[in-house]
Amino acid sequence: MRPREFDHDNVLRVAFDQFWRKGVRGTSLSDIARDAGVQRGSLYNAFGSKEALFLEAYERYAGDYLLALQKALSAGSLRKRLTAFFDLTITNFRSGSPPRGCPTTRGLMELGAAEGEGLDEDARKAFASLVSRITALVQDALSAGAERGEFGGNPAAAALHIITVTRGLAVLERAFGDEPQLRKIAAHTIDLVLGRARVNGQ
Amino acid sequence: MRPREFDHDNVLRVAFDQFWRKGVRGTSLSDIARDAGVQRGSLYNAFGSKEALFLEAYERYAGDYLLALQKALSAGSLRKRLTAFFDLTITNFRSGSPPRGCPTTRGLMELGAAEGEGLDEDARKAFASLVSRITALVQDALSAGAERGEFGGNPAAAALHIITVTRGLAVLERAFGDEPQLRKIAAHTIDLVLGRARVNGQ
DNA sequence: CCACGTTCTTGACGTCGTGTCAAATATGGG
DNA sequence: CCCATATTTGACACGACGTCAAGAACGTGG
Repeated sequence: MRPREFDHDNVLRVAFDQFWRKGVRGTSLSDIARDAGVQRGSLYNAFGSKEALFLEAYERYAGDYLLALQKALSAGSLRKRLTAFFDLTITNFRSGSPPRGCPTTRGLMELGAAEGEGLDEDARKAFASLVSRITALVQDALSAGAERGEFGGNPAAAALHIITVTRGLAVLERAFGDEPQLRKIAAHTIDLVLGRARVNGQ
Repeated sequence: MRPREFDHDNVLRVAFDQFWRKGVRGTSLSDIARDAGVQRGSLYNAFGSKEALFLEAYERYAGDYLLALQKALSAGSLRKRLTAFFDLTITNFRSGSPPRGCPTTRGLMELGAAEGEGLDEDARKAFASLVSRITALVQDALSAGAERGEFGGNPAAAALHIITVTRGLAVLERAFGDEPQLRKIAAHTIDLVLGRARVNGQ
């Protein structure tokens, strides 16, 4: 058994950074190999393919991201928790310069293509799983809020609505990149869901 | 002046069909050239690059799509118009087998990349323009509804919210492909915007 | 302590896609 | 009728993906 000469974790970090900035199709294994100080062939040996490498790097990111969301969704009033949730979401895909967008949404639209050819399906499932898990987190927060009388609607439907809005924000971010507007939409959504939109005006 | 030997419009149709099914990066000019019965070099001569060809084909689609939306948004009560709007939206990206998704969202996430390198910027503007124009249409419908007492909120904010939801639906469609659920979210959004969500239960 | 198998590494290869170029070709205006 | 102009065509250079066989490094068992 010959031991690995490179740091598996470091490769994942370097790879995900590139994928996030340039997209999966826009990133070449040569780029990653160069930046990570690894031979291209070694990447194929260790991960199998570019998509598999992306998937592993993405799972790593998804775990961290989910933990951060969970934390944001567990402090203070329902309104505060939802605000923190949207804040973290928007801050995440406005990070970097230029902003790198939402990796989940970008990856999903790039790999969750219609003409499924093998590994794309695994990728689609990974994305779908993260989206589902986030939805569940939001739903829990709403359910807790319902018990405390902070929210009077259907938690499942509202959670689904909220996750839909976050995905929409990820798309609009690409189109306009106008962060204040994204935050306005988020605030409006919170108001709508909590039933105060028409009271607050704007 | 030697005349073109191919039908410019037909090439755009063939190209957009491929782009829609397989994405821009997933479609090769050889594919398009073969299907359209044109030499690859002629495409470069006529359009300049793959992205430019996509852009021209997309503009063509966008015009048609905008007209259809406009029509859907001009018949009956506000609720009926919004229902028709969402229906057209969802039907559009559930079309084809397998469903091809929303070309605007797919194209935007694919080409509206962060590391802008020239033509990507034009593409981003084209997508942003369509999104803006759709938002304006929805806003007009809401304003008209406000005058008739069908809607009591802020048309601009509500229109932005609605377009955000449609973009989110385009993303969720890729993740789950569960059309009934998409339609539920759409119905819920209409209820929310019209201020009936908590009355209707669900 | 050393040989051997197992795993990793390395570089070469085949294939495909993009974009460029020059030569060949077809047209219509002067 | 001829020539400027635009299009077509095939060849080319380049980069990326993925495969493969040969070489290198390790540790395990004799």
